[in-house]
Amino acid sequence: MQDVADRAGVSPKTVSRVVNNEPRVSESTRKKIQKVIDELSFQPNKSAQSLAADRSLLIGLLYDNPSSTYVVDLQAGVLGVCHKFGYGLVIHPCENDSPELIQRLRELLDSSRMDGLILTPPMTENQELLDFLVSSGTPYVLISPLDNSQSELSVSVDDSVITQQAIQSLIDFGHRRIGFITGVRKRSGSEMRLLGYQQALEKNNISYDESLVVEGNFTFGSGVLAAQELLRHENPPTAIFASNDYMAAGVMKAALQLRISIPHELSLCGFDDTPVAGYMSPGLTTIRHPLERLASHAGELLIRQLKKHTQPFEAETLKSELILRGSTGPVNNKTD
Amino acid sequence: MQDVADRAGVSPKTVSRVVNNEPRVSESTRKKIQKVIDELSFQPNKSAQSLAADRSLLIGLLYDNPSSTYVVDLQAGVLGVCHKFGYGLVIHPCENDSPELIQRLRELLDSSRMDGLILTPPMTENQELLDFLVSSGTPYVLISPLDNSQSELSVSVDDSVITQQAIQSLIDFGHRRIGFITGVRKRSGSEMRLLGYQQALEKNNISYDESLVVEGNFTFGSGVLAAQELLRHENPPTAIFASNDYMAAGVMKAALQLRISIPHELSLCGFDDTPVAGYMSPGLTTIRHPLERLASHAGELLIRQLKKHTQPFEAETLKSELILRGSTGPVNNKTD
DNA sequence: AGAATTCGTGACAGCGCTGTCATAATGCTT
DNA sequence: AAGCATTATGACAGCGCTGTCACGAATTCT
Repeated sequence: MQDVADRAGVSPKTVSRVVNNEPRVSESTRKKIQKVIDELSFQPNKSAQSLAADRSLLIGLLYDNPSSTYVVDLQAGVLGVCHKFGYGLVIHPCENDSPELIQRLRELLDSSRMDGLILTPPMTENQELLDFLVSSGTPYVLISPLDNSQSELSVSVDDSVITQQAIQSLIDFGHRRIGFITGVRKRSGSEMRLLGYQQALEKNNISYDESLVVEGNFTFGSGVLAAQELLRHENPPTAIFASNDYMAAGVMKAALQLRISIPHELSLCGFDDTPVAGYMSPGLTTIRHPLERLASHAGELLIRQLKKHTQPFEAETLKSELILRGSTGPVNNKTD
Repeated sequence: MQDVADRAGVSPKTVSRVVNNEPRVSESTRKKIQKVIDELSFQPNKSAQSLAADRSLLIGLLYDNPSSTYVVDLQAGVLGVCHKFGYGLVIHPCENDSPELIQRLRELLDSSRMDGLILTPPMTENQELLDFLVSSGTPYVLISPLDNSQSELSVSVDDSVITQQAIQSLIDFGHRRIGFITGVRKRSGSEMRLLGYQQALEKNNISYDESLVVEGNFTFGSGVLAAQELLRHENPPTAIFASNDYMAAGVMKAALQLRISIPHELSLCGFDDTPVAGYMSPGLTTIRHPLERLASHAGELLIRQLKKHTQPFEAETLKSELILRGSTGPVNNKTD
């Protein structure tokens, strides 16, 4: 940095100002310094920056999600903005239910001194955790929290809207009795998805039949069980919406066991568009989320909170997308 | 640290020695200092350590793998050792084929100043990359390289051994004509798997029929194509080994299309034990790797290279495991 | 026009630790 | 017992940057 300063004929402090794009630097000197920086491809020393400014230039990403694609997509999104703003990413897989969660996090914060955190469900609902963060003064941003009233602090897509759309597509295929397998009920997404289901029914004047709604827990096994319950119903549904792909895979297995053909006798719709969805036979109609962009928004939101000198950030609206594959089709079309 | 030093009645430097477990500290003072450290739960400031000692305490993990489970398992393994040794992890998804790979990595090294790297296939075979690392003096460790002659620098499991075992299990079921779908041929694992296949045949005096070996590229689609080729063979195999689960899923799809029942008419074995394997119907017989431990070994190997004061590390031998599920069974058992 | 403010810049200290070297204390040799 | 090697510890500087404050110049205000 001294070197840059010398070549530009200014003091190191002024170079520092340019690097951190602080205000109070005249355009001319800023340009001059920037030129020298580019020429020398000068990279400020992160450790020194951290030490002097007492901030780690690190943000943490907390997740507890069994779906590795989900995790990897999130990471990709956050990594992108981190790189853009010169931050580092500390990934932290954790167990939301573990009593040691807070302790672990405290250790992590002590050792890595992250400047802020990004939380994903189910941590977004962990009040104890949130309280801890507030009390320790750690800034954070939530991805898809149940309560996104504090929109300053969270980014999310509306699961209810896209679910409604998916159910509508089933209805358009002629289905009237549509089974619904929920996720873990207290999780943010779960309730919104159920809501979308109900809204779609209402819009089409189909009465809500509680016996067609079965609780699952996002696992393959719970999908199998839920499907068995639904398919042995005295008046079984002609279509099933599962609140994630793994449970949908479970439904597929159950259907196979019961010799029910998909999509001829039963239409099936999943949620998340994991790779599994494409690999199943038939391919699974499902919903794809803009996870990576969601994560990058969260990252940007967080970093802008942390940096002092940044332009405001206008977020684009993010939408999920219905992916139609072979597992859904017209009702009652028994070609079997 | 000053605080610790005061309470222990020593100089900061001596505390530093204990923290970095340098030699030349008497047992008694070491204990005394350690006690104070524990009492105050003192955590050295990473930035200051980095700055003063000119090392970042960061290691990088480079991967270019479409399987997110693979990636997440690796991360978990490396994170474990990182935590153990007080290192941070920088994850870096990259594209091995990209011409900018080196440039990107150079930027990353410039900005994050990682002390060492862990490379995974296919980067392990990227000579240009390795040369760059050597020339830039960056220590690295390879996971599952094609050429693991420099065992100091790599950790791996022997794919040929476990493949041989899997093929043997098919042979034990009575299969004699076993189709083999390779991965991308130049990738390390691919060749070893094929070798295991050949060894198993040889051991059982089954002649090697080249027309039963079809090249795939690790994708679902290539699995479908390869399976179609094999199943339309004039003398089709009664079992197929696919070099990963995604291709196995492709085989399953192709079989379904051709109305060939698994496992009754065709046994199918995958490789990697991705979640898909469990979610398919029937469940996919496959091979599980000790990926996480492989990664943690790699991390430990790397970190011990970096630290000056560590005990030598005696690695346990790691073995893959054959997971038997419903997709393999006795030959020719047409219950259809 | 003079006072009050804002702007652009630099001097300087110090963030919390570790490398280097000096020094004192101990053990070992002959 | 004197001399030498080794061990245990501390003093000190400085890693590369940024926060604070000071100061003159430019601008705005009354």
